[in-house]
Amino acid sequence: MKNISDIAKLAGVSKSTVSRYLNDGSVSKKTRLKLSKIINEHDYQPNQFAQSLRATQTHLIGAIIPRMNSYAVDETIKGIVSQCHQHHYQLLLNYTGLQIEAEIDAIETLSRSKVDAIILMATDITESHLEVIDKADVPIIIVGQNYPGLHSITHDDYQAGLSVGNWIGQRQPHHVHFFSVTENDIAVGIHRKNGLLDGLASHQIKPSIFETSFKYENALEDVQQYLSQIDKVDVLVGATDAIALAIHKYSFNSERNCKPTIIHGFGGDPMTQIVSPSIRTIQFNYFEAGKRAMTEVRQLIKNEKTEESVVIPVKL
Amino acid sequence: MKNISDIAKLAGVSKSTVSRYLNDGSVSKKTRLKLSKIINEHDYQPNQFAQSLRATQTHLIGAIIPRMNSYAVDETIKGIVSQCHQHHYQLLLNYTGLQIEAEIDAIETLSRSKVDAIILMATDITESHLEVIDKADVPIIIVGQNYPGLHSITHDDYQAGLSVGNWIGQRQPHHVHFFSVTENDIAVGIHRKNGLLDGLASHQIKPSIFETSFKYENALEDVQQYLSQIDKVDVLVGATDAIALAIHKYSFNSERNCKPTIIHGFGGDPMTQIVSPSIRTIQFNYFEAGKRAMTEVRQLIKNEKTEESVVIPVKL
DNA sequence: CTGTTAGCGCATTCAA
DNA sequence: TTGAATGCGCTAACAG
Repeated sequence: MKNISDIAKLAGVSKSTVSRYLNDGSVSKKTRLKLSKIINEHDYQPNQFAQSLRATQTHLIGAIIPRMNSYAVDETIKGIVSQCHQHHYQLLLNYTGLQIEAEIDAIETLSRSKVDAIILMATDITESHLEVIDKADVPIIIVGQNYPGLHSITHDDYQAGLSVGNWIGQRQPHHVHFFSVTENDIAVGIHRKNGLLDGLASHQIKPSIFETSFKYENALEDVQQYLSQIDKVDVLVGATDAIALAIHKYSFNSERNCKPTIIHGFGGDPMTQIVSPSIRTIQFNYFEAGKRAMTEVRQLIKNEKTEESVVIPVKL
Repeated sequence: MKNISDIAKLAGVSKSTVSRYLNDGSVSKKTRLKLSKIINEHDYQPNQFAQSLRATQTHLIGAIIPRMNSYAVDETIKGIVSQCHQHHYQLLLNYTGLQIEAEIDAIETLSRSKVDAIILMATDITESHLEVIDKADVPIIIVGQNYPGLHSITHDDYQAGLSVGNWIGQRQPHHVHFFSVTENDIAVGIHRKNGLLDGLASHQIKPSIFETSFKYENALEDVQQYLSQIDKVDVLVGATDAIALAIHKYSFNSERNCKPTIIHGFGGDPMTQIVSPSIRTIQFNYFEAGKRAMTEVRQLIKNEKTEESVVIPVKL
């Protein structure tokens, strides 16, 4: 692989001229043309490591994702990527497979890799998270959860819940059951639930609530166990689309004859439209959240102050 | 951030001793203890860029993925990640959103980033691919497709097709329809199809074949148009699980009364089990393919010769 | 507009 | 076992 000196020699100029040509551009037309030609001929590419070694910026953004085959993650990353392209950042993806420890590791590794910033799509912020985040002297932004003292992008879960609650309430159902998740997850387990309850309450409806898991398989078991004891259902709501899909699976099982008129989820996962009958869901602006994460990140890199917590409105 | 000289000074030794401590280890016990302590105290981490600048290896593997919310991609990446961890490689993921041009770009960017190797999960190898691959002096391995002259990991699509064909044949169905894809995709469009046809043929069954798209939305339209003209269906086969899901969606639409007894897909996507009635599918060893890709890659990096084309057997 | 020089942080000679 | 010196490829002062 050729380096800058080779090009300089070939062009009969000094390294600095080549460097200047590559960066500022304060170079005479003649040499510019000459260099342009030579660089193309040899398709020379400056060595990123040498560049990064000198510069403080690496133009690398690290993103930590808990899983991959998820509509939410996919859309968010798309949003991030779109901005990366535009601003010439490279995205360094780090996949954790939903394991907390891997998340911590990833933060360390990425900050060692001198990424300019880290975008963390976390499910849950633990003590260990805070420790590493504190140590790593890299701007970090959390997407999907917020935490006092950390920069974050979240969706308006309360609003989403409220909207769904109202929509359901208007239909005057008698038997509403809500499958929620742990309150450890502030966004989903608390805000979303509260929104839903308030929405329903404004129509004098009080659903029964049952707590289950984020994981489809576990949710399926729970739903099965719970619903087998219930004989009247009008509306079944899952706190996430995955849970709604589990509800659907059990409800439209051939053995089961008490079927709900409506199943509702949260998230806008296309899968809700693939099953029959389809599941009603509410769209979050994942793509927008990804884009916004990048603009925040760029602010942070430039050391400009930004709002600590950004809330993305839901699609209504 | 501290650097190697800082540590050296603090320990009262020279930089080279610190470096040696970090690498070989030919250091006296005394200084080793001293260094160990100091390095921990200041949680010093050697600068990766400086290391990479000197070394030829960067311990970076680039992976190019066409999309994210896909079971196949997810599982394959899991396999890759598992090996990366074990051998201390960092994975640099590059997401292309199914766009050929982005794929080409990614290859260039990654080779500029001096990754030690590239794993490409391609859908289709075009002329442009070959050009960049040729130029980039980085070992590249293709997962999911093979191409003469390129290293690749593929699944045994013919075997999968054959197995499915036999399974279906044993049930002696009368009306079998197969929704295939373009023959540009050698693996799916040709091998998988041929396997299926041969398997069915051994039971004297000749299905009608219709070519559709990989994309769910397009497949749904095609399926709709095609099936609306057909009044007898026993078994409907999609060349991929996504296509099978489209078939399912249309077939179990309430308006439709001619329903198939079996829908069959390829890939083992969990979604096939979530819909009701569930879709039969066949598992590919995606995880294994990912792992294998890494072992091949490591061979290539070491410049050891490997088989050009590795075929992963399907799960039967 | 251009060249010389120095240094980013590290690993590796070569002597001691 | 240790230290001094050198260079990986690049950019930024500085001087011309």
